[in-house]
Order: sequence, then structure tokens, then C-alpha cells
Amino acid sequence: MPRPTKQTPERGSARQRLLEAARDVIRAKGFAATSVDELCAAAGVTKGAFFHHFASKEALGIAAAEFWGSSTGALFAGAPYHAPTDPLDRVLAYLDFRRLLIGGETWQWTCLVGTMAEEVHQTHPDIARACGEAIFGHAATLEADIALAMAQHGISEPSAASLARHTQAVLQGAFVLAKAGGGVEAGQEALDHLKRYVELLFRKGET
Amino acid sequence: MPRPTKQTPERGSARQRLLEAARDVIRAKGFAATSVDELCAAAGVTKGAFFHHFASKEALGIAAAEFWGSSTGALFAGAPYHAPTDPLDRVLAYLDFRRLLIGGETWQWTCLVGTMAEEVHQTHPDIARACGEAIFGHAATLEADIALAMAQHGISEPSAASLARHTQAVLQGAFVLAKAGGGVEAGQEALDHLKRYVELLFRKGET
DNA sequence: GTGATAATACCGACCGAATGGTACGGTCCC
DNA sequence: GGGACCGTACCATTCGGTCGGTATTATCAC
Repeated sequence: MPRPTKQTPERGSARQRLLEAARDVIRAKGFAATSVDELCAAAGVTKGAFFHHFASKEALGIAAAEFWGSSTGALFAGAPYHAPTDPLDRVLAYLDFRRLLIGGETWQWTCLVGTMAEEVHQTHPDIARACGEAIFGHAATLEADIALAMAQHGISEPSAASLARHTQAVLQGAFVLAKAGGGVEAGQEALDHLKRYVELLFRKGET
Repeated sequence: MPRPTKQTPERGSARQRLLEAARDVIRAKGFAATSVDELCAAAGVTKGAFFHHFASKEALGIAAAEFWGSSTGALFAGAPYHAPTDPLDRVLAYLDFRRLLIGGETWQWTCLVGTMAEEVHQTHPDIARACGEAIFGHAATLEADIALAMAQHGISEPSAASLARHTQAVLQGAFVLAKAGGGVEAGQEALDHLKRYVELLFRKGET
């Protein structure tokens, strides 16, 4: 395997490959149970490269959380659920889109930052902070549509920000139940309840 | 410290103390990041005692999940939310009770089996299985009241079992968001949304 | 009751493997 | 040449787990 250079980064620089490996391996095994050696092997990189790009394992965790935030941010920004002209329809389309993403092995559709936050919130506060920014940052991208829909339906009860956060809470809970043995069905079920909640909320106020 | 005997178990046998230490330490630091030595120190017990009672660290994880299931089971069985005569009131009182339990340091009011399931679902399937039994077993204790309330209100749409599971999903999600920086408020907020969902569901069908 | 026996509960030094991290040298591009 | 980038060998520590031994208790014949 030829060394990738700046001109020919092949399948990405070592840093990029390490972040991608971290995204997948940590989702499956957790942060603490994933060793640096294992990460290097998965990325096809040596330890020297690892500690050249990251000062410590904790630094990689923080970078992985940020990487997750930006890559999922791009995914959702380009997703088709923004198409509907009605803001409530866009919110419901987002939930449908999230439901569509559920499938395959559990580690493939669950959330890196949720997993890491739960695990390291006491031992590595800086990682937890980065995870929180990714989660609440994503929630914030939903706020505008929710606020528009609420205004259109004359609803003010739960704030748009609060409802946006709640969607993420339900999603994270769905991941936990799926990992606890509920599988794909547990995830879909939780999203069905969440969609029903939103529909009931907005049906109450009507147009 | 005198050796505790069967006649004078002092503050519990070594096994009991280890399970209690595991309950608290693993909730704070996670399963993988908690060492056997650390557990022994927290329990005031030596390594010999640990491996006398548990064949491996994984076996302790399974036992801790079962211990969590039975001790929380006793807590909820004796809780006051069973008092109301109306089944829907009992369900809502359960949610109020769960909200009341939120307070203090995050590790004190979050869920051991949720944390462990998320972390070890791939690496230690047997632990994840035990965690799943605790979670879904607790959900099952809510089913009867939910089913009664649904019958009374003429509702059949989401099954009682599904709604019971969803309460646990929202709770687990609340824990994740709390650990990601949302704190106590994030937990309370999620439970408020969950209660509103249940109220909307049952208001729709009325009596 | 008493002594012998077996089983249980526990102690703590020790082990090999794996861990996160470092030192240092080489290679490539500007 | 100088710095970014990466490879290899190595280090100190910590990890889960083992093992020989001791103290305490339960059992039971007598």
C-alpha cells in the first residue's frame, strides 16, 4: 500500500481513516473497550500515525464526536425531508427519514455520540461535552421548522426547542432499547410513538 | 474490619457489597472502564473474594444487571403510584413518580442496565441479555394498568405492551441527554413530553 | 457436648497479556 | 534543509485472572 500523499490521498489521509474507524469500532464496542492498537489496525495505520494526529486517546474521542457531528450534519442537510412546503410536513418527513435509516446491524444505525456520552460522561468530560454539542446541535436544526409549524397551528405550549430536544431523546432511547435486545423493531416502534405524539400535538390546535 | 460471618453479616456479605459497589461505580464510569481492583476497593473486599463469588468480570456484570432488576423491582412495587383507583391515574402517577426520582448527581438517578446495554451489547451479549430482561421486565409491570386504561377509554391503537416499552425508551433517552450535558432539566423535560403524549392519547378517546 | 471432617468464605501475592504512550528514525514534499 | 507525516521498537503500568493457603462454619458420629 503506497503512502498516501497530499496530492494523492488515496482513500483519505491517516487522520480521516482513523476517524472513520473510530466511528464504526467505537459504536460497536464502546470507547473504553476499544484499544488504540485496534483502531490503528482497523484504519490500516500504525501507532506512530495515531499519536501524530491525536495527542491522546481522549483527543481522538473528542475529534470523533466532532467528526460525527459534521458528517451527520451534512447527511441531514442534504436529505430529502426538507422538500415539503408545509413546515409540519417537513417535521414529520424528518421523523420518517429517521425511521428509514433504521436497519441492518445495530451498530450501523445507532448513534456514536449518544453511546460515548453515556459511557464517558464522568471519566472524560471533554468527550461528553463534544458529544452534547453534536446532539443538541442537531436538535437545533429542527427548531426552525417546528417553530414555524407551531406558529401556523397556533400552538405555544411546549417550546420548539424543547420538542426538538425531545425527538433526540426518543431516538437515543430507541437505540438503547434496540441494544438491550429490542432490535430494529424497538427502534421503529419508538419512532412511531414519537410521530404519533407530534401528530396529536398539532391536531389539538388544528390550523 | 472483622470478617463478616453468617451470623453477623455486618453490612452484608462480600457478594452483596460487591453488587452494590458495581451498581454505583459502573453507573458512573461504565463497565469497561471499571476495573476489578476498583470494584474490590469500593466494596472493601479483596480480589480473592471477588473471584470466589463471580467467575469473571462478565459474570459480575450479569449479576449486577439481575441485582438491579430485583432491587428496582422492589422499589417500584412498593411505590405509592399504585394507590389511585383509576388505571389511567395510576399510569400518570407512575410517570410523576419517575420524574420525582430525578435529582442530584447524574449517576445517582440514571439506569445501570441502560448504560451497560448500550456499552456491551456487542462485546458481552450475555450482559446485554440480562440488561434487556431488566428493562423489558420492568416495562411489563406497567402493561396491566395501561391495558385497563385503554379498555376504559376505548382505545386500541398502540398496544399496551408497546406503550409500556415506549415509556422506557423515553426514560433511557432522557438519561443519555442528561449525560450529554442536559442534566436534570433534560430528564424532567423528556418526562413532561411523555406525560403529555399519554394524556393526548387518552384524551382523544375520552371515557 | 466433643472431636473429626468437609465445605464455604476469604485473603493476597503473583502472572502473562494487553494497555496507552514515547523515542527515534526514516521518507516525502515544499 | 526543514517540517509534516508516518513506521517500528520499546516502556511502565494496569488489566483480568490464578493459586496456594487460612479462617470460619456446618455436619455428624459417638
